[in-house]
Amino acid sequence: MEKLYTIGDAAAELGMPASTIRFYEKNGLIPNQQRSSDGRRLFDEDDLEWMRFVERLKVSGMPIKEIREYIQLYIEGDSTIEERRRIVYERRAAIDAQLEELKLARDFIDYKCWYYDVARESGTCDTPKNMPFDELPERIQRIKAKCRINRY
Amino acid sequence: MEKLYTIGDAAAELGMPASTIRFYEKNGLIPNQQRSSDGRRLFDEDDLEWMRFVERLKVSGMPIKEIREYIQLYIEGDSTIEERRRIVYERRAAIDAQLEELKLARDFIDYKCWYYDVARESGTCDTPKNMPFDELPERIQRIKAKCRINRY
DNA sequence: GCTTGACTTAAACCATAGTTTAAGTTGCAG
DNA sequence: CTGCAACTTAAACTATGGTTTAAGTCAAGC
Repeated sequence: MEKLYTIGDAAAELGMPASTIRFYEKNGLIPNQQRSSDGRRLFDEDDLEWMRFVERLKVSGMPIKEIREYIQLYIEGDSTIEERRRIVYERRAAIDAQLEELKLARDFIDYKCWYYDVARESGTCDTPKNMPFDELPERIQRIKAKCRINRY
Repeated sequence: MEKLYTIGDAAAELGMPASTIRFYEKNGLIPNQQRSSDGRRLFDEDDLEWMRFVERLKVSGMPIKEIREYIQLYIEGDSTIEERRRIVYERRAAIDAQLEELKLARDFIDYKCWYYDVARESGTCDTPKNMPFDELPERIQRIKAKCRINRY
């Protein structure tokens, strides 16, 4: 009925090496891992979904240790709802902060892209560097103002 | 005329310890660092702006080694415009990819926030877990569809 | 004249997140 | 029978991005 995956299948599905999956399991990032009769790890859709969740947490900058703590709470069941709720709310706030930072970085780099476009066309960085503010494209004006770019 | 900062001032201005600034300089992340007659580092607005740029690159996940390479090219002058342009374009693409990933993570965690709100109110995770798809708030329906959330 | 804040080098140390290696064992498929 | 892919443990190793320490020197301000 339910399709089962070997560690190799799961690795392919998730786009990570099998060694990483073993590492995760050893470090308590995968709850209730099933094994076949001869001891091989078996993954069902729930496991994959769980690991995608773990990937999200990792992407958001949550250290493995904290992910493990969350999983411990998950295993303890409904009595830990309050605490898990706090953790996911905190994590969302952390992601929002990261998004802000990353968007700012994007603007900054975006400006540099424009800068080198202009520099390439004219052959020198002096052109974008010395361009008067009111001759800049509006988008670039906005970025320079927001990112406190004054010189370069 | 131009205000100069000691390493302590610069550290305060940038919100990082002085030891980190020395580490950066030693690793070639600050071009043309001036020194006072007695050998102390001096920072002008250009240096601070440059370091803010370096911070953006770091936020975007660029390793120190590559930042140093970029700076080498910068020092070489206008002959490296083409190569620097390539680097910032690549970096922008990397940031865009990261933003996509992070937004996906945010949606996922956002779903979990809703999940634990519902779980808390009813006292059990079974409530959000077993809620029929068409009874979910539209926002949550969208997230579940997008993030391939089927079970939890 | 002492304290403060700067400076030096080199090496040690830390945490994080894995990867690799060694030296096997096991079971299925061809 | 052979080979492949899985499994085990424990430890070593890698890379990144710093921080800390040692053992000083140096100049300015109070």
